[in-house]
Amino acid sequence: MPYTYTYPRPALTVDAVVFGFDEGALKILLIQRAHPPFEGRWAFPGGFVHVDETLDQAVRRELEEETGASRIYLEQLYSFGALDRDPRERVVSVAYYALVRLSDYRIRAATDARAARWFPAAHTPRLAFDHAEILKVARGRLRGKVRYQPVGFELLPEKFTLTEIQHLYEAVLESELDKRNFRRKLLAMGLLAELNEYQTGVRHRAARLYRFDRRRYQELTRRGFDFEL
Amino acid sequence: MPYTYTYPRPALTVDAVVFGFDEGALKILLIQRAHPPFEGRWAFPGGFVHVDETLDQAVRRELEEETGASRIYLEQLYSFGALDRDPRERVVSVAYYALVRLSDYRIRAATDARAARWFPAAHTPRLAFDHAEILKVARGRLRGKVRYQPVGFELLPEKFTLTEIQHLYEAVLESELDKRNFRRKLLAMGLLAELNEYQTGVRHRAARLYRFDRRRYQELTRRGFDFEL
DNA sequence: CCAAAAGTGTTTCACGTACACCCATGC
DNA sequence: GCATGGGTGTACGTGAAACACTTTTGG
Repeated sequence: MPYTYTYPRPALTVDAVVFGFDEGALKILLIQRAHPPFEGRWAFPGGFVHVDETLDQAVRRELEEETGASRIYLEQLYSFGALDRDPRERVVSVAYYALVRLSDYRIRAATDARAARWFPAAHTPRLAFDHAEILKVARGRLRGKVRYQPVGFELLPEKFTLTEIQHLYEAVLESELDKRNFRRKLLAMGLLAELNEYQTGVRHRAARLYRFDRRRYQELTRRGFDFEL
Repeated sequence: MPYTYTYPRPALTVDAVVFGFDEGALKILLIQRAHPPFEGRWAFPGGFVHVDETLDQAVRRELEEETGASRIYLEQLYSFGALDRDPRERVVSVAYYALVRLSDYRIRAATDARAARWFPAAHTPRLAFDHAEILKVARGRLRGKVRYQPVGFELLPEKFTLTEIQHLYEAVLESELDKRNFRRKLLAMGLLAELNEYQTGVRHRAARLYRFDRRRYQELTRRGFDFEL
């Protein structure tokens, strides 16, 4: 059933830069394209926005379809509208970035058998479309965000060690941090609940586990508290 | 000549929140709608994105058409995609915000005789569509931006006094600032060129005029300098 | 006992913040 | 001469940054 308009319309898509954190490095989820254009190249999960769904709904649908992931942190990034970003026709894409707990579940490949894989954010294969630019914007945004909003925890397992979160910050900020200063400042905010549990399976002294205290954060935020690291 | 697609497509528009600064207050430019829906209500300048123009080009074209303003500071804000934001059909809008030197030129009404007027950003009439929400996002973004990027100068005349820029910051941040501390910090950055010119036409001691030194800013930025107020 | 990472305090310095009075000018 | 805003300096306290050694555990 065709749809007709008085003036030509750009196609509208959404794309998602999905970040994960694993083995001390920031990762992103890519899907290998099975068809032209850019056949064989890697690209972000994404697709067309249906007329009866919001932009957010469109991204969540695509992520669910292509990765099986739901209930993830999602934020709109930027809309890309260069004329030649898709060689087939005019396509405007609203890009999002997502943060997932890589530890919680392994991303499964989509049903249509396209390969889905995690790559280090710093070393990806050549990307399709303008996705290299989108990635750059996404990394910059995450770098900014992580400093004044407690979004880093979205990338960590429920229980984590202070060293793990420090490594996460170092990966996102692309700089080394001082262990003592980092811990002092983080703990001083009072957002971490100290657990009576410790790492297991390590061949050195086991580190204490912590949990991010969401309620406490909301409480403090209501009182005008500003997260800042 | 009609255009036909296999699947229905949302319409794509751009809208611009145009900020100005005058009489010590932050202003925004609104246009009174001449036709339904929301006939008579005020709204941001904006319109459909043509298939052969980028998003930025679309905003600039609309601003030029509706206000006569070109060469203004422009930045993409957010894309709004709620299902019912336009009662006629599904419309996704990419919102921008713009900063103009209200002092440089008076905005003229559009050729089609719709009224264009400046309103205090804090006290607007009821807005059409979801423009009240867009305005809220725009003000928040400007508030954040102004603290770590020297965009405030886009709103001021070429030559300005320290008190003027302080009032601008107070209007944007919605808080009072200490005169001595503000001046010290601003001058310490070395981004202002002190002119040997003074205010005229005031009935008190005339204040010295300054100019924002763009070259200096670019030079410092290249060396890793971070603007912060 | 060795390797590996956990955990812990103090000093220094820069910067943010609070605060009040005299000066220059136009009318 | 008076009203109006312009212009200026200091003291204090907080927080960022730099920095090294002991402890615990598993193998």
